[in-house]
Amino acid sequence: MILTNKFHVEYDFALIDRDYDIFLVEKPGYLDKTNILDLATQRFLARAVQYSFGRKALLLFDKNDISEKQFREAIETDYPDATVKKLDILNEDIRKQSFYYQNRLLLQLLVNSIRVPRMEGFSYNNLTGKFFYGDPSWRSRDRKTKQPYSMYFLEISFDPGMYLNLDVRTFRKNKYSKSGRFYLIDPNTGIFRRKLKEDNVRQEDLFTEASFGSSHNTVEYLDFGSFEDFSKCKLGVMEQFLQDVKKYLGQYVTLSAEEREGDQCYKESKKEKDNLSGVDYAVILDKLGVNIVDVCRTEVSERIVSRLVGELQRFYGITPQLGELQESMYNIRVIHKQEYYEEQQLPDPHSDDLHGYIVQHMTQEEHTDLLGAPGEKESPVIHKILVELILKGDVRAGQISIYNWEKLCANKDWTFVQRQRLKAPEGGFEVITNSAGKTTRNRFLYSTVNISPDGRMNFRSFDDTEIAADGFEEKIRYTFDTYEDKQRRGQKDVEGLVFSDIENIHAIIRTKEKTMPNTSAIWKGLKATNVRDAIIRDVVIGALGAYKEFNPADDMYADSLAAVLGEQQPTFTKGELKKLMNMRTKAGKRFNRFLHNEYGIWVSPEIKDSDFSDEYLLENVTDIKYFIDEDTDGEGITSLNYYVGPTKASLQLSIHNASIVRQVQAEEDVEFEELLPLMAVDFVRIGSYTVLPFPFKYLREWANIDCE
DNA sequence: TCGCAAGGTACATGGGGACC
DNA sequence: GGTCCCCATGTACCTTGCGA
Repeated sequence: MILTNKFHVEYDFALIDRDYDIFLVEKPGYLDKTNILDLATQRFLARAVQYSFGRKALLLFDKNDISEKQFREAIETDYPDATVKKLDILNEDIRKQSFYYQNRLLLQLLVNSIRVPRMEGFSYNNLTGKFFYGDPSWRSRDRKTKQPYSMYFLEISFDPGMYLNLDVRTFRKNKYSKSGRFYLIDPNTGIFRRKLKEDNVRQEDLFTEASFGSSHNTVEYLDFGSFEDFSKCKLGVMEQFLQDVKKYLGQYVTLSAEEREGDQCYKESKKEKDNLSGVDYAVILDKLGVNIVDVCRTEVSERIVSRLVGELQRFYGITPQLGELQESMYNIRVIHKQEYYEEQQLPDPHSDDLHGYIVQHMTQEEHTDLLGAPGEKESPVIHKILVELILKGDVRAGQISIYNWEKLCANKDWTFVQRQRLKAPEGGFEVITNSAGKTTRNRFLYSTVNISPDGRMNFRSFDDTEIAADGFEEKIRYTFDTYEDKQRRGQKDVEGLVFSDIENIHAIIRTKEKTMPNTSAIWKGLKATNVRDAIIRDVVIGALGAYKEFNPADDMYADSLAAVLGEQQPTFTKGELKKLMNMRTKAGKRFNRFLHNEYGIWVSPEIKDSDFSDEYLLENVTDIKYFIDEDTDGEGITSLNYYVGPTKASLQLSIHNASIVRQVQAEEDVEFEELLPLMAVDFVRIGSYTVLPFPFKYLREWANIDCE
């Protein structure tokens, strides 16, 4: 079962109507420009405001807390052109009109009303119709005045299609701008809110939505190192949020995450893997030989070169040659970064015509980590450079060598297509009607590669600034345009086309869907095993005695642990106990489970342990998995959906980014399963799988080298 | 070194107010 | 009432962080 951020909602409209009044505010012009929305919450004690943009907003009041008449009068005095209408939410037509698909805006309105007592350290904020969560540690304060000068929040929103998203929003003190939207920390309540007209605050004390310089604030997607870490990552905040929805809105709405059934894991045996991608890079590189060109000839570049030589010899058994560019070799060229040549006003080697050469550049400025001698393990950077060389050589030779394509058992040709937007001339391209019948100003450069069963690659490129040269071009352009057009409503992008039969072209589509583990199980597990919780020594020692009887095979473990514990203080923390128990050993795990089951003392949640994979569903964010959706977007189309996450083996205690679900649609039957092995390769992204079949990597290289 | 997701922002778009 | 210009907006594009 794969959980995703697509949610299903059930409403009890009668109960909502019993307890709340919902108003629709309309005003010509942008509501956001006025203070109407903020007045509602500040002066009239509205429970919540829901606003995205434009001229309409929704307001939530406690039932009969304020009569429709009273509220309307108050608003209309300030804004004569505004209208305030009470909505009859028991009327389905009105709901459809006001709340859209699945009553999304009603849900968001209710959500926006959630407030949590501030002492719980967890703070939600309904900021001009949007819903924010802020953690105290996400504020930077001035050292002297202790006043915040920059902070960020997670905006929690249900996007069209009911995808729950948590996005970082950064605010900072406004230093320069005089126009825009301004915010302040209310001096009385401490709440971060929009500036009202009557607020008399100096310009430089206000906040705007922007960051300092070009830095980005980020929040980890998943961090299960400890309960504290988890409660600060996106999925932890989401889990807390879902619990709060249950607690505060449980009688009105029920939320449940989409459960994608029939999930299949793409797994290849080690033998298959060796067969396909276990290619020896050194053997390939040795065929032409590696040549290092030092263009900089500085002290730094010389050290980088000697590191390269040492590393190549040590880990790959290759002795590179040093000298000038060689047409028949793999060249690594050490140069300065682009800015250097601009500043010095020197000709930039980046723009040298290297047609016919296999060259990989590296800049001395960006490789200060390669100044020392080779380490214990090979440098990922150098590894990547060698892989890039092989790929570039393959493109030039028109033959795949880094992968045993023949052993893929492909008895047919496959074609891969990508397209990039062409840079428009001054004034832009003129408006035309594309082959999907839509008007557009865009023009694209298409690159295609046809791979025959023996791994020969035939590249081709064309653009759509002119009439298609043949039926092939015409069909490709038409298919790309129509797929793209079809996905626009769902805000999905077409990333590429694949086909073995031009009558059955497949599109790979990036969706808004992201996979999740079972966050509530992780929350429970981490909370119950908080490393700071205190434990009484003698209870554990007693338990060890019982454990010896329960499982005599582990008596060595039990005895030595009891001896170590005997030297501890009478009480210590779960964190300390966990270290002593040594959770890497099987005996440690067995004792952990015994303590949990028999004594109700839970020391380690064992989130990564495969025995608990059904509980935590951590595998929903790792490796390659796919499922078939027979009714895609409710349109009766069958699609194959897959995602690629970090490999389970490489998983540490956190994952920075979500895994995005990609969807494969075809004109006829979907035959994409055969291509899944093309993503289980680690040469596109060192140490992890690639998100698109790897021939797209060749296409990118081809587009960079030969298409310019 | 690059791929990938996601944070941040420039800019085309179109409504509304100012001005005639 | 027509025209021009301003400005808020969402989106498309660009940049950063991170990992190996």
